[in-house]
Amino acid sequence: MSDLLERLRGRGWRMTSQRRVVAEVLDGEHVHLTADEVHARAAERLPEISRATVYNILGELGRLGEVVEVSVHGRAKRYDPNAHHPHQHLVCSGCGTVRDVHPTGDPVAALADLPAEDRFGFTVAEAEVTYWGLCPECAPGGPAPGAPNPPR
Amino acid sequence: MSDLLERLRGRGWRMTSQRRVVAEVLDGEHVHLTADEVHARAAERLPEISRATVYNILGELGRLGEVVEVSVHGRAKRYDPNAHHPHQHLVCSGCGTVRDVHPTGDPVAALADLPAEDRFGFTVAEAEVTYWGLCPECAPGGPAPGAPNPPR
DNA sequence: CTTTTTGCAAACTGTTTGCATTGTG
DNA sequence: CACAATGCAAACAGTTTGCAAAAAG
Repeated sequence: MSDLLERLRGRGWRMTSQRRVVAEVLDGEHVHLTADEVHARAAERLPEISRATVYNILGELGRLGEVVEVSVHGRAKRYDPNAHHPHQHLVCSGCGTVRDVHPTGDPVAALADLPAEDRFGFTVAEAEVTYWGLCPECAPGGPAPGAPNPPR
Repeated sequence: MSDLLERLRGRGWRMTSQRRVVAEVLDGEHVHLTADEVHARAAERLPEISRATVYNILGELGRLGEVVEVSVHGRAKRYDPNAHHPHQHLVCSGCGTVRDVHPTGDPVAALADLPAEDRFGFTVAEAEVTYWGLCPECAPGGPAPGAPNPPR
């Protein structure tokens, strides 16, 4: 399961304790963490790690294509370590939680159907599909008694 | 074409000069402006309008469902006045330009195919589809001589 | 005349950057 | 040992907010 470290090593990524810890945090969790959450979890194991370093590492992993940055409106970005399996995101408008869902069709294929002139001359690299809704906790009448979850 | 003002009036929206100007700016342009660009264009006609007011008005129009906020990664949000015709976005990774494209299929329908348990109990309200690529100006070997456009 | 909306400036969040220090290869 | 990565603090962008003054209905 932990092939992230392997892949990074294989790419000749210079390894440091902070890079290892961040990679482990991403790899061990199946959720979509914000930079701050990654920092908090990393700091449990390596207390002196700085927020800036976590941002640097996450940015680099993004550039390497090892994590996907998920922008949730005005909220903090979330980092998705599941970059090697194509999938889509289901985002809760209430609390910002992100879950993976798996494609029922290929969205990029849908774009291929578009007449060239309707693409405004763009070279299209990828399609991002996000479903918006409410998770069970935030749904009115959901598991929580009464009001929606506080957005976090 | 300018039915935005009409609709807002019809909803009993309290009209002020700044609200009118912002609505006119959005309505007259077919592009996707950032808050700052809206402010700049609004200030041409109404020099004393403040940035905060523009933000307030845009936020309110969003809540009213009259404009759609388009989050472009780490960039400033863009505001899409074309909220009443379902469409998707084509975003240039180079310069952030946004263009509308029109659905080849119904993305929400694709979600309906998903088994309930794969939706994690979410109530799904809408699907957002974004295509990422490079516009002609930013494409290598494109119209511009040499390098990609400066991201703006 | 009451209630909303504005403008200003200051607060705020999330993120990036400059630079001396540290640590890896 | 050279050079890249870190930590810190400060800068930064975009956006939101508190409050007194102005304007709408």
